[in-house]
Amino acid sequence: MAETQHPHGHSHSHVHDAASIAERLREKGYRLTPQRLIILAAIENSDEHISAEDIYEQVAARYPNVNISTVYRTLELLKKLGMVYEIDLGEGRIRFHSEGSGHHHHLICQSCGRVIDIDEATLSSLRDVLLREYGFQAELRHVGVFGICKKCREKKSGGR
Amino acid sequence: MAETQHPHGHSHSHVHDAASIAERLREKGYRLTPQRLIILAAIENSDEHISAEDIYEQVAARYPNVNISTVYRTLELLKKLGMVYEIDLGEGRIRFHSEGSGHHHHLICQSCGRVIDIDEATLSSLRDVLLREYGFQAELRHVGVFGICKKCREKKSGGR
DNA sequence: GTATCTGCAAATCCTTTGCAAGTCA
DNA sequence: TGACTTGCAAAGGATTTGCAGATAC
Repeated sequence: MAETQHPHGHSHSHVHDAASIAERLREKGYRLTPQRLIILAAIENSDEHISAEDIYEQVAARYPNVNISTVYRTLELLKKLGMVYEIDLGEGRIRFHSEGSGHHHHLICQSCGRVIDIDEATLSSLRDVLLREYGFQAELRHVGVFGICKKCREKKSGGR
Repeated sequence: MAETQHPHGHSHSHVHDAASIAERLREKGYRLTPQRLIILAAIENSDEHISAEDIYEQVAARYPNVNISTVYRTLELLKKLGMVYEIDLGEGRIRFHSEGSGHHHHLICQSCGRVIDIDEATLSSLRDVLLREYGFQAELRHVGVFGICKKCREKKSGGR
């Protein structure tokens, strides 16, 4: 089963082990299937954000008959249970990550497509403001900010 | 579904009139077609963020034979020229807005779908930090931040 | 045993593309 | 006229759905 890797080496490892997953699913009346466990493991083992297609490939390697619709249905369920989160990097497809994957943010250049990782702390004050002023608990685990990167600004070229 | 609250009722004047549009298109070697004018007008006249489908409907009302592919191609062009901008509210479809529409940001509740508008100033310090520390010019005209809204946090219910 | 899940196939939704005909400059 | 644009139709990719058979409990 899933060996959960935590890139930052936090002491509170294994937020979801097999037992807690089972418990969490069961207490809501859901069943524990191998597909669900493998799918969650794929997400947790991925250091990066992972797409439904990526998950499907990983799962299919061990479980040849799975169907991608099962992946989507399971993702829907895990989202609802708060066990996985979405991030949209503007690629026309959604990516997923679990609680355990490192918190960081991305600057996505709309000109050259470059993705720059930035520090978590850069957005932490924003989270505080949103919570204080709007009572809104922002999901800032993985945020994409669009714009123009330094290099492209220096080029300052354009057009056709 | 998505309940949209819009505190600001600004009616912005048109930054791009027919003459400046024509100029801007021509200087890049593009032609001025009625479709392009109507599409841009639809975006500018929309107080809200407007989807390609919305634009298509508006255009089709006056220009019955337009095809939605023309809308997409024109949007691509106007984006390249910096005359319209995209915003992704996580609906599985992209919305568009022009320079003229008010700058503001959205808190999108992942639980109930509510969209809460927040003030531009809330993110202005973030823009400064990103520019100063990363040389990154963030496109923060219209930003969507995902999370859980106050009401849903109070309910604290879940699943199924 | 039976309600929940899954695989399969087909459908849906949004967006893109090839191509021949139409149009702006 | 001739390059740029469009309409049309068809393709494309991501995600969803109906349904009958399989499975967890």
